[in-house]
Amino acid sequence: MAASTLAEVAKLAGVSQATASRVLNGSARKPAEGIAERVRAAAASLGYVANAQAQALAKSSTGLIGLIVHDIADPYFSAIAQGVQAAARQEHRMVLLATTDGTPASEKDAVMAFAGRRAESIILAGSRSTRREDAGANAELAVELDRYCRNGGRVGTLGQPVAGLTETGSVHTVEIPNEALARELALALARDHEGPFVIVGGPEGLATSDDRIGGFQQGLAAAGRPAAEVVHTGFNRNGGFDAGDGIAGKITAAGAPRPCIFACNDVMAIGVAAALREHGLKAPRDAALAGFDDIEWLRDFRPSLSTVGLPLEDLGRLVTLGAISGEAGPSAVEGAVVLRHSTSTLV
Amino acid sequence: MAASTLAEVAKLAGVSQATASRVLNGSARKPAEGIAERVRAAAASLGYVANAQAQALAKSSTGLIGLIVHDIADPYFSAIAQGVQAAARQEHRMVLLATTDGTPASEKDAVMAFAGRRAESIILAGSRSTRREDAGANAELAVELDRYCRNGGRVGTLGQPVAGLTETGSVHTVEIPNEALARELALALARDHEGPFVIVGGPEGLATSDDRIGGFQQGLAAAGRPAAEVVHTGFNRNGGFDAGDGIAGKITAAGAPRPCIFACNDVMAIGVAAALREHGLKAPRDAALAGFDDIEWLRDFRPSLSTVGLPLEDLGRLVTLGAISGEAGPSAVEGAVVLRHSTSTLV
DNA sequence: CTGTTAGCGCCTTCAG
DNA sequence: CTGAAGGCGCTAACAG
Repeated sequence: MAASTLAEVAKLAGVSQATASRVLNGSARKPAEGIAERVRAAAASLGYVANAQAQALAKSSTGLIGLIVHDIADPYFSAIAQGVQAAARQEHRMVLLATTDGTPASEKDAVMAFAGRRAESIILAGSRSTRREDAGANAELAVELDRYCRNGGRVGTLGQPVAGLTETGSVHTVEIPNEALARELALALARDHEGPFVIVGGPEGLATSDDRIGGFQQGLAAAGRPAAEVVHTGFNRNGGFDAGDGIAGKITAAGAPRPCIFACNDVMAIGVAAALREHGLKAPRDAALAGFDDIEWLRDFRPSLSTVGLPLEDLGRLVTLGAISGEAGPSAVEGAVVLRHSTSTLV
Repeated sequence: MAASTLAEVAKLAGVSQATASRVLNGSARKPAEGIAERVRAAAASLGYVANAQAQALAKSSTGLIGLIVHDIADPYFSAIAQGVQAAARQEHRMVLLATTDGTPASEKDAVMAFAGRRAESIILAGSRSTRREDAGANAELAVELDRYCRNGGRVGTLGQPVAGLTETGSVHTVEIPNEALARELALALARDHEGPFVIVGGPEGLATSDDRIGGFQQGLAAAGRPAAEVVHTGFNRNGGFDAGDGIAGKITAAGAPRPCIFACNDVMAIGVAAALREHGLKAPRDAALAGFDDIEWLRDFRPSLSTVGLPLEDLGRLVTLGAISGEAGPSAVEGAVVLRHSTSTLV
C-alpha cells in the first residue's frame, strides 16, 4: 500500500507540507487560490489519496464506527445494518462489521478489535444473553466496554442495555418494547382465539426472546387466559421448524383443540409453518400462527403472517446517530401489532 | 480515544518500548519470560489495547478489507457478506462495509474511501453496469481501481470483471456462470412447458440481469422455441411486482395461453407471484414461474420456487480469499437448476 | 536479549 | 499567509 504522500505532493507543488495539507484536507484557513490550484494539480497528477490511518493518528479521530451483529445474513440484522450504514454515511463515517456467534465472549472479542482500531462508537445490535453460563463472559464484555467508554468511546445498544456497565454516560440504548408489544399481540390474539396458546421461543436466557415470551404471557393473563406452554428452541428458522414439528404431532392427536402459536420472531414462525405443512397442516386452518419483527422479505408469504412490526432500519439509524452524537440514556422506538391472515378466524 | 500507550506500559514495566512491543504484539523474537511477565502485567493493569492505526502506519499493512455491496438488506448481498466476513475473520482481517446505490459513481466513491483507509483488498460484490450513461463513471471507477492496484491493493470481483481495468494482475474475479445456468434453466423449462415464455429482468445494462436474459434466450433457441418477450424493470421485489402486474393482465385476457415467467432473481420472482396473486392468479396453475439465486429465506415460500441455486456464502468466501492471497485471474463456482413446484405441470 | 534511533504520513502549534 | 518543527503510537533496523 505505497501510495504517494503529502510530502511528495508538496514537493511537486513547490510548497510546504503544511500548505498542501491545508488545501487538500479540510482546514479552517485556506491558502491563496493560486497556490491552492498548484497543490490540487500536483495531487491529481500523483493520484494522491490521503492516508486516513495517518490522519487518524495525528488528530486521534478515526471516523470509524463498529457494528456487531449475530448474523449478517439474518434479515433482521441486515435490515438494521442498512440503517446503521445509512446513518454512518450521512455522518461521514465508515462502518466496520463484525459478526459473532451470539455469545458475549465473541462479542467481547469484537469490542476489543474495534477498540484497537479506535472506532469512535460501537453498536451492539444483537440480543443480550442472561444465561447463567454466560455470566462470566458478560462481565468481561462489560469490563471491556467500560474501558472503551473511559477512553472516550461511545456505545450504542439495541433492545436491552448491556448489564454491568458503569460508564452509562456514554451508552445510548434504543429500547425495543418487546415486552409491551408482545403483550399487545397476546391481547389482540386472545380476542379472537378460543383455544390454547403455545409460545415458540429461543433458548432460555436470550433477552429478546425472554422479553417477548414474558410480555405475551402477561397479555394472556390480562385477557384472563391460562399461561401458554413454552417451547425453547433455536432462535432461527430451523428452531421454529423443530418446534413446529413437535407441535404438529399434538395438533393431529384426536380431539385436540386448535392452538394459537406465537413464534418469537418471524423467521421462526416461517419454520413453524414449514413444519406444519409437512404434516399436512396449515395456518390458520389448523393453528393460528403469529411471529414478531415483520421482516420485509417475508411479507409475501402465505398465509400472510400476523406479527409485530418493528422499524428495523430506523432502529439501526437511531442507535447509530445516538451513539455518534453521544447522547446518553435510552431512546425508544414504536412498533405495532399487525394482524394478517395467519391468525384469521374466518377459515 | 485516549487509551494508554505502549510507552506508558513500557515505563510502568521498566523496559523499553521495543521490548514491550515485542512481548505484546507478535514479534519473531520473544523476550525473556521474566520480563515478558512484567510487561503483560503492566499492560493488563493499564488496560492497554494496541492502536491498530499506529501499527498500520508503522508496518504499512492495515488488515482491512473493504466490501462494496448494492444493498446489504438484500438477502443476496447479505448472504455474500456473511461469506466475506467468515473468510476475513479466518484470515484475521476486519471488514469495512460500504453500500452504494448500485451506480459505478458511488462505487468509485467507496473505492476511494477504502483506498484512503488503506484497505488491503476491496471486494466488489454487485453487478457491473454496461449502460451507456454509466460509461463515464465506469471509466473513472476503473481508473480508481487501477490506481489502487498500482499502490499494492488487491481487488476481488463477483460475477463480472470490471471493464477497462489494466492492472488485471491484482484482480481476482469469481465468475458466476449466469449465462450458462440461465441457459440450462431455459432448457429444463422448455422440456415441460408448452406456452410462451416471458422474462422479467432488471434494467437494461445491468450485467447480471443481461447475462441471465441472454442465457435464457439461448436456451430457448436451443430448444427450438421462439425468443421470450422481455420486460425490463427494477431488479428487486417491487420491480417484479410491477412486471407481474402487467403480465397478469395479459394472462386473464380471453384465450391467452399459460405463460412461463422467468424472473431474473428470486426476489423479483416473489414480486411477480405477489402481483399474480392480487389478480387471483397463481403459479403454477395460471403461469409457470422461475427465479434465480435460490435465496435461503425464500425456500419456504409457496409455491416453492423453481430457480438456480448459487452458493452465495461460498462466493463471498472465495472472492475474499482470492483477493487476500492475491491470486490473479478468475476462479469459478458452480450452480444448479432446481425445479420445484412453481413450474410444475401437474397442476 | 535489550535498548536506542529512525521513521510510517499527517496535523498543528509556533515562528517568520 | 506560509514554512519549520514536533508529535500522534508503533515497528524495525541497528547498536550494545
